[in-house]
Amino acid sequence: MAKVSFRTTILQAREDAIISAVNRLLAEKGFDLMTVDAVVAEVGIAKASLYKHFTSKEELAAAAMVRMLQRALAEVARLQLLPDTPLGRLKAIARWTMEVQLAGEMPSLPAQNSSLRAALGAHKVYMDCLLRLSDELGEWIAAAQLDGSLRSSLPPELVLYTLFARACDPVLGLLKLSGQHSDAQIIEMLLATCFGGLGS
Amino acid sequence: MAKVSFRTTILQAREDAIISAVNRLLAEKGFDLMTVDAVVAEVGIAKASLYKHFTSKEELAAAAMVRMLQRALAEVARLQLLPDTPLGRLKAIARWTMEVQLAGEMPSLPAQNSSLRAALGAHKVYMDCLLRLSDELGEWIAAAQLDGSLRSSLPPELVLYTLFARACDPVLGLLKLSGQHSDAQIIEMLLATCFGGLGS
DNA sequence: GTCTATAAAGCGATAGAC
DNA sequence: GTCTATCGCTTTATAGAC
Repeated sequence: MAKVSFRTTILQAREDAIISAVNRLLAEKGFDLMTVDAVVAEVGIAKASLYKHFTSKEELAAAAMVRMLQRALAEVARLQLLPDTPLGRLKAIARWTMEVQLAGEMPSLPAQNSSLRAALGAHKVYMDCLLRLSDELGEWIAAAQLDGSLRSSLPPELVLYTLFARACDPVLGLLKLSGQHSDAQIIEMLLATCFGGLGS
Repeated sequence: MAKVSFRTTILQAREDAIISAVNRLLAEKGFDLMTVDAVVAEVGIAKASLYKHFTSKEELAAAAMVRMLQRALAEVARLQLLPDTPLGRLKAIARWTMEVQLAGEMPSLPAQNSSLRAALGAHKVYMDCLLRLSDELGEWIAAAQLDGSLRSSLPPELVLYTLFARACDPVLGLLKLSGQHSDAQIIEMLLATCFGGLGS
């Protein structure tokens, strides 16, 4: 029993290492340019070994996305406990999302790759996490529209998508590349434009 | 002379057809998933023939981007002639950008592909068009900040990037996929959030 | 300049020994 | 389960005939 448990722990640790490498490579290169060879090179295992844990490249990406969604769900739960308004919570989760992206830890999946989209859509755990996160944020959005702090004329769906899009906003990367602002400044400015708009 | 001119016209037309196919495939699949085989299949020529016109896949993408930038510059010039405020012009060009994207005509280039980035950065005509467009929009931005219709606290750079990002905003595609709004509604809502923000 | 045919390389995935 | 070695396929790019 103890031996099995130890063994399981080792395997779990290896899978975690694989997912971490996938997450980093997805953030750096994206799905199409990430190669399985690069993943195994970073983890230090053979390619055939990796395929004992994950059956395809798509499933690798799904595993990384699941872990990130779980991180997001944990952050949502944490914010839920803090005293704040619904709008304040929405801003906080948007800030968190951009912080993760600026830290180079946000895996980016192309919306166009059809084989990947099909695999993700059929991935039960991924879809479950995604729906749970959407539901949690949906409640905050509804509350914020009810208390008048969020435009009631906008479909909640649009607000949700706009928040999700903060995870892949190219403006973050461009501003960081220009080197004229700190990460904190970039986030505050983008929060201002996201919730307050460009106009005066 | 007439014969040469005719011949030139034919070649020009073929190149136009190639660029149109590239533009469409870039909009549909993106750079990484667009294959040269698909391009030549759509145009109806042999691959070796295509490589007589363009020396690489990257140069194909650059040509498509140049044509789109020239379309944008033409739209800017058109808007310049209409009576409008600087802010109105900025909104108009953002609307035009989203219309092109919704029409499936906006080529999307991944910001992560390094070989493509290098090729674009070294492409004189592309860089010239990009800088000219940035300059034109920069003047509108400066004027709008001066007359108080655009937040003066935001760096003009951020405003420019935010406008460029309308060309690849995933929210458009997601809203269109949901099928609950017309194209015109989607654009008006996204214009509202872009310039007015999510908050009340 | 256009074609057919193919070279050259990269990639996802697997076979089979241990 | 992990490894080495390799398969099978796709893709970019080119050679050479016409």
